[in-house]
Amino acid sequence: LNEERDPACPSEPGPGAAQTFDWMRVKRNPPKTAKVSEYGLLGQPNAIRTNFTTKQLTELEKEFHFNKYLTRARRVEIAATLELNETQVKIWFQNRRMKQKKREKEGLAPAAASRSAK
Amino acid sequence: VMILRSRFLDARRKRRNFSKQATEILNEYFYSHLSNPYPSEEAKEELAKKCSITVSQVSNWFGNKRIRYKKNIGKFQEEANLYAAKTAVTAAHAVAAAVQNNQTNSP
DNA sequence: TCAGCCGATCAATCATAGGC
DNA sequence: AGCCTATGATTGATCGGCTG
Repeated sequence: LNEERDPACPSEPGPGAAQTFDWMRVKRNPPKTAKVSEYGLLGQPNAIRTNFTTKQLTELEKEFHFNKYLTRARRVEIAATLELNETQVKIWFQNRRMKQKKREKEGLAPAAASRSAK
Repeated sequence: VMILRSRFLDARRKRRNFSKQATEILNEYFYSHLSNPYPSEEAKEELAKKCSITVSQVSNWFGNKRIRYKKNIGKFQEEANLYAAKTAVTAAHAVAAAVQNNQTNSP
């Protein structure tokens, strides 16, 4: 598992000579969670992270345990019930599945570790 | 908006800092790969093993490190130089060994 | 051709740990 | 104790690639 690291010391970089690489300039577009409501029709795209309420999370969690995947119809239904767009519900399920997978993985690793460490 | 922080059951509460040794290993990797501090899954597993933490924790560490580093590069300058010097010594040994090996074997 | 999914990551935030 | 900064974890949402 050898690894090729950075130039390290090409010639003689002064103490404060850290470059600015591309990854440091990465900027993501703000959320396009458009939400038309309140304040007349000044419904500008919510350029901020939505904070789900406990009620919404509880319902989403309940639905998830019933079905890991959503059908279009179910998604529309849930979105309407919870006052969220379909995209938010879709994304929530996607993130939830990833979270589930991560848990299962972390839940088995310790077991395997204890078995091999015995 | 009521601060409904009903998230009492948050694992975040019992946070534990990593050992100084683990942080040392992670920083060493980070600064020696500053041009692209994105360890592969395999590299993460290796780091996790060396640091005695989980792969997820390694991912979290790099995620936080990258964001916080670019947020204020100046604040990490001292740390960057510290590890840069540290890895330079290691690199010097590696180069010396390579040269030694190169003179012995000629491909 | 294209919307949904996956995997990784981002970015903001939370809550605690540590230093003074 | 009171405060402020450092840091690990969480999570709604984005990015790029793959696929049915």
